Parts: sequence; C-alpha cells; structure tokens
Amino acid sequence: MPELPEVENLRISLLPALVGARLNRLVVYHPDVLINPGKLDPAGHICLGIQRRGKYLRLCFDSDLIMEVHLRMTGHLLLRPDESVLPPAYPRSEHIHVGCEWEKDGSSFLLLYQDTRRFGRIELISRADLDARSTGSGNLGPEPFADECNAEYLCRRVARHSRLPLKSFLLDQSVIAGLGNIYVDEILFAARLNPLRPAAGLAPEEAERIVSHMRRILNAAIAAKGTTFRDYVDGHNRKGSFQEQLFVYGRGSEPCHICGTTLVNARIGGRNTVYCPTCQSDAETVPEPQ
DNA sequence: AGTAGCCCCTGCCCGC
DNA sequence: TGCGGGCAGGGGCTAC
Ligand SMILES: [Zn+2]
Repeated sequence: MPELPEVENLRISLLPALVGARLNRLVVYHPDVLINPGKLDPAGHICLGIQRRGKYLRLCFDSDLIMEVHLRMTGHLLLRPDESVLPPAYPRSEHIHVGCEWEKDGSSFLLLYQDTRRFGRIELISRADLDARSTGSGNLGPEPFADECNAEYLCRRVARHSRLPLKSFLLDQSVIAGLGNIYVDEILFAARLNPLRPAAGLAPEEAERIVSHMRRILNAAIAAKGTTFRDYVDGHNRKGSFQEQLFVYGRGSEPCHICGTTLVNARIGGRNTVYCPTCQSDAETVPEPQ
C-alpha cells in the first residue's frame, strides 16, 4: 500500500525521466480511472517538475496544468524506456488503465498506470482549480516534516474528537497528510501508545513521541526505498526493503520483537491493526470493549 | 460537525 | 482439484 515513503520514492524515481520531457499522447484504456475524462488534454505539454502532497503525486506541466495521481491500494506508475508507442489495447490481465507517450532529448518512452484493483485515480486539473479545492487533496493536514506538524498541533487537533481511536485520528489525512495503515501501526508501536485509546486527552509528552517516531520511521522507510509488503514498486519496477524493518504490521499472532508477547490483531475503523498488548499497554486510557 | 458504515475491485489464501 | 467465502484497504460518499 503506497503511503508517504512509497509515493516519495516513486516521485524521486520518475524525476530524471519526466522532468523536461514532453507528453505527446495520453491514452485512457479504462475511463473509470480518469476523473473528468476529456476535460483537459496534457498532449504537447512539458513536465516541469513532480511534487508530492500526502499520498498524492502531482506531475506539473507548463501552462499550470497538473496531473494528480493517487495510487490507493495497488496503483503503479511504470516507465517503459524501451517502448515508444502505446498499443490500441493491453491484455486485461495486465491491468494497465492509462498510458502516456513521452519524448525527451530526441528519444521516446512510455509511462503506464497499472492498477490491479483499480482503486486509484488520475485527474487532470489546473493549478487554480487545485488551489481552490477544499475536499480530498485540497483538505490535507500538514506534511509530517513540516514545522507546524508538532506536538502542540496534535494536542490542539485531538480536541475535536471525543471518542475517535488514536489510530483512526492518525489515519485521517486532514490531520497529517501521508500516513497509512502500515506506518501508523509502526509509529504507535514505537511510541508505545495503544491504537484503541481515544485520541482526545493525548498528553504533550505522548504527542512528542508520536512526532519524533513518525519522522524517524518515515525517514528510515524513505531511505529503504519504501515498503514492499505485497506489490509496491517504483517507476523502474524496483521494490523497497523497509518490510524487513517492520515491528508489528503484518505480524499479528507472532511474538513482539521487544518483549516476546504475542502481537494482537484488532479491527479499528474497519482496518486491521496489530499491536503489542504489553509494550502498548497504556491500558488505563483504553475503553473496555462493549 | 464528528463518526460509523458501506462501497469500490481483484487476487490470494484457506477450508471443505 | 475445484470452488466459495473471507480478506486486504484509502478515500468518497451517505446517513445519523
Ligand atoms: Zn512487546
């Protein structure tokens, strides 16, 4: 599942090929993937840079045109440096839903959007429309590394949530942009905070632990080129290695690496959650299950 | 306004 | 070996 470290690694992997390249042709093989199909055409525009905001990737073209991509669960952007022409169709089993033909320095290549479950979305939008948006990618909290994403902010922000579990609070993209199921579980384990406890009442010292461990873990994951738990790969089809450093995600019923206690699976906000009942036993603040 | 629940979609894994 | 059901889950949406 691509979260901030994976999207950031994808961004870096695409930069050398795309920046300065001209998009010659866009082909949509599955219309559901493209939001507002046909509204804007990127053909003929030059990619000037690639930005990331939370889990959104933005290819920024001249004329303030932006292609915003969200990979959701199984989306991929894949470079095909040795191909130059998009076929009329791809075999259904390849799950390629959008393709782009590019040209740079006299050579041509392809960029493909591949998404098995087809949850991901691509949108062509003007910078002005994007800036005016107040939902979705226009309603994101601060980036984890931004100065304003600090303990004081979190303590203030939790006040709006009377009984939301701490885990659900951190998954809310309007609180912090870019955290997903894997990294929230890892952050709460490192911070020794129980994912079930209410977000409200977070102590300043606990918020400090969240912020510091969040930044440490995200930096380590970016350095490891992301987590390939199932099928994440970057633009060159390369896997990450942070899955080798996970303490809890995907390890339910296995022993805790710190204390040996059997890790517990729980369902929080519809998402599977793994935590250590010993290391994360700030239990006096966790409500009893009904 | 915050919160819960449903939906999307396919591949994989498990049990029979 | 085949098949059905459960599961994975980010975010958009509706309903309370
Ligand atoms: Zn433990």
